[in-house]
Amino acid sequence: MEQLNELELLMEKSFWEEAELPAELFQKKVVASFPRTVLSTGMDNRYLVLAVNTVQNKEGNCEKRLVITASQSLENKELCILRNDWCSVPVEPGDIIHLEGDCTSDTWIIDKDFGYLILYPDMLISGTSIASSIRCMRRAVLSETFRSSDPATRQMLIGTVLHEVFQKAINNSFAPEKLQELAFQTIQEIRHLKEMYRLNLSQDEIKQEVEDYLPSFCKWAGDFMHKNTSTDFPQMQLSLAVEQQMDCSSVPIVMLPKIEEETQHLKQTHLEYFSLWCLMLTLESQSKDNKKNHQNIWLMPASEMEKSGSCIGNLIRMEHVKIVCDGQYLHNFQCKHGAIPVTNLMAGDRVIVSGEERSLFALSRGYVKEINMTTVTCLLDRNLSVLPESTLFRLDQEEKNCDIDTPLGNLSKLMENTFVSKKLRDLIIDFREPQFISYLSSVLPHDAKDTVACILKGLNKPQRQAMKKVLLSKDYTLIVGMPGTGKTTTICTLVRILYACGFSVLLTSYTHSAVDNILLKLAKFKIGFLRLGQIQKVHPAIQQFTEQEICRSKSIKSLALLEELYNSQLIVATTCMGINHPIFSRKIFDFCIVDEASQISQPICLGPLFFSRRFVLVGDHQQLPPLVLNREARALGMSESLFKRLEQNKSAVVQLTVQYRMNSKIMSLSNKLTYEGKLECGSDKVANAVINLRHFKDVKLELEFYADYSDNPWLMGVFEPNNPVCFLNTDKVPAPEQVEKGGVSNVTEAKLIVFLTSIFVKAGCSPSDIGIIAPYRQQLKIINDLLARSIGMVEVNTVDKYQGRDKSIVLVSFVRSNKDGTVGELLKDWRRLNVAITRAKHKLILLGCVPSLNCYPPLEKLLNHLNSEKLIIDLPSREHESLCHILGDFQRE
DNA sequence: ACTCTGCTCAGAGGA
Repeated sequence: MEQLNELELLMEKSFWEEAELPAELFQKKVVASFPRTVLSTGMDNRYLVLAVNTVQNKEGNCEKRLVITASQSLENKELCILRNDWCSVPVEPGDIIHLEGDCTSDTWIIDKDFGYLILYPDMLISGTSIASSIRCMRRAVLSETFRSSDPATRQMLIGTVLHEVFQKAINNSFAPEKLQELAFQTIQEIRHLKEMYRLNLSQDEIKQEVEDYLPSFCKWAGDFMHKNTSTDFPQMQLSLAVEQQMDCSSVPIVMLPKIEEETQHLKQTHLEYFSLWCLMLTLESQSKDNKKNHQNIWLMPASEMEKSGSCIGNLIRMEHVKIVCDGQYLHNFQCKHGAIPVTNLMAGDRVIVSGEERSLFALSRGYVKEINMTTVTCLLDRNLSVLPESTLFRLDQEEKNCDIDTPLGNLSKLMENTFVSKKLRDLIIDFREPQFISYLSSVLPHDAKDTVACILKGLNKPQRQAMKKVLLSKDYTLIVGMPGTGKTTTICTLVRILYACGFSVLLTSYTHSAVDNILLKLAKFKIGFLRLGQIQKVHPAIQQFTEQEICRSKSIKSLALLEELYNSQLIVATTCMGINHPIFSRKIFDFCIVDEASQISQPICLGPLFFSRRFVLVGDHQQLPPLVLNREARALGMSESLFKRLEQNKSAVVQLTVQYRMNSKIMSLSNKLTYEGKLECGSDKVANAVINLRHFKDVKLELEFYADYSDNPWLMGVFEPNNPVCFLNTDKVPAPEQVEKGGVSNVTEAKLIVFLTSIFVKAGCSPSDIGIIAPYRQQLKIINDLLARSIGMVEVNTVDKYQGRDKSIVLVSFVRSNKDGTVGELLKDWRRLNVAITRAKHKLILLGCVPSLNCYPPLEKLLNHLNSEKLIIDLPSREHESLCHILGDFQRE
């Protein structure tokens, strides 16, 4: 009762004080720091701190009194009293806390004898970071931020190996012979061999040094194991040198000379580039972080999480655990109640395995190797067969690590005082004019001339120019690959030529699939290459060339064999994020080729460039730029790719203008909208190609019967093979959009699209030749649901996803249609529109509401052109309804 | 106002 009064008193007091603080500010802090925290009581309690008061209690000691709540409405307040050392916890209003201990009459008492308070319970920080912050808070933060700045050393490798041997010995034996054996085993593991390669250390050296420590392991085991030694431990002296906390965030004066010294090789422009990108990357990672909700994995039961599709619960382990090697265990799981539920989990996804029981949280992590209706096969880093067979497991998709580490690492590397970084700074930040040599004869080895000439024969003129420019370059070349101009073939040919000349090549791209597309072509020419990266992400036909597969098949256990593998290859291929591989610490390539370069953000694109003398960026800045979520970062210029930035140096640019995809009518749209007439067809065959519909005559007859085909200009506009382009205006139908939380959609457009698709299929078009494109995911969902009833196999995807690919027939649903002139972001980008209209080879059908779309400048330009060509046709009122009947009639036959 | 792909991890030692 006394406590209750105290609470009331405190609340009264503190709330009046609190009221003077702007409530908005408090709310902002809560939303910004803890966007997804669901307040609750019980085992996983999460309290919001409303007020903090430091008071003297009756004994004259200091205590902190927190007014806290676990209810979302912020009513039902409780009191938490922190005594003794707990008083120093820097808890503030707006913080989230977890409490352990007793709560009586809505009051928690946490003191030296009982209870715990955990500040920010859903934030994960490593033990190392905490420990290092004791000496210097700034250092701890910086080394968390710039993770790659701490280079690997011999001492670290020895330390890691010794730790591992020690851990193995704990489960095994500390007998000298056994330790010897374990040590020998450990230094043969591929990951340690890779580290030795990175550090240029010999296996014997490492073995010798590791062995020197083994006797002390024996001694330790003799002294401390299997004895009751609780009182025998030597007294350890703890001495802490704690850096004085600074009042302000600025740098201490004593540091200034050091900073000056470390940055004297940098110009002002370099420092500005560095801080701008740091800022943009930080903003962007905050936007990404806000979308994550990692705490669900420990706060939400599997049955709840399953609904999101990123979790599978109630799993039991089947059969034996197959030991692939140390640290890789193949597990089979099945659902206790039968089939695997509907899930987003796919082969290659990273997962965390926990027990359904809370005490078995995060037992192991690894990859999904295979998933089907009944079984999930996972490659895990721990062997779970030590647990009882009846253990129920859950599988959670690991939250994607929104990678700020790699770009920040690359950015700081760009600032280093090395030859490579200086050259890149000159070229990239200061726009130094790229240099070229004058004569091919000085780069072409004599014996390669015939081979190169022969390869060049198969190319068109701009492609040959591109090859020549690359060979002559001393710094970089930019290849603009307009839609359908055969970028992949061009890169493949370039690699063949460089290979023939004896140059070493690093081949990278943004996505795994783009890397593999080039390699699939390359494989036909018997060019040896090494594909780096997770084997599960690699195309099956390429997997035999991955490091993991080669090491397995050749059972590589010595450094000499590994070095042989790394040195025998001229071509190394990986994604531009996969540059942490040890091979890059020892090798310098003659050329680095970056595919999809216009879609990669600058600090990511930089990564592979550090390891080559010259580079080639291939892309098209008239297509989609790197995606940036954060509005502020976007406004600061974060979506400018390196390709776009360097494109102003025209002397380095070659344009591939001859395209083999679109017929001339389709091509002309993009020529009008973006390329100013530069695009041309590769041949008459390409220019005149039209769709071939085997059963078109029959379908036409039926349409004549049900819908007066020849009196219906819009049907002819859509279906006649000789009309490759057609815009259907839905204004009169009408077809209004729906705006929901999940995105924008348009059911009427979806129905029309599905009708048209089914007629094309009926007329003999293979569903895999048809592509349906919409700017919004929500629209894809609706179209997919409608299609599922009739035709599968038709690929429905966003504009962004269709970049780089094509289909014979493409139907585009523009979705936006409203009277109030509301305009979305997506269609404002003319590059997105350019991609959408350049995917079709033979037939392009555009569907949308003309008056609404005219509010978007890029679309207005396109529509004006289409209008002048008489390619816009109005759909009659309520047409989608009559079409449904027609479709019904068709299907009844 | 809704578009997207990458990536072990934490702590191995030194100061």
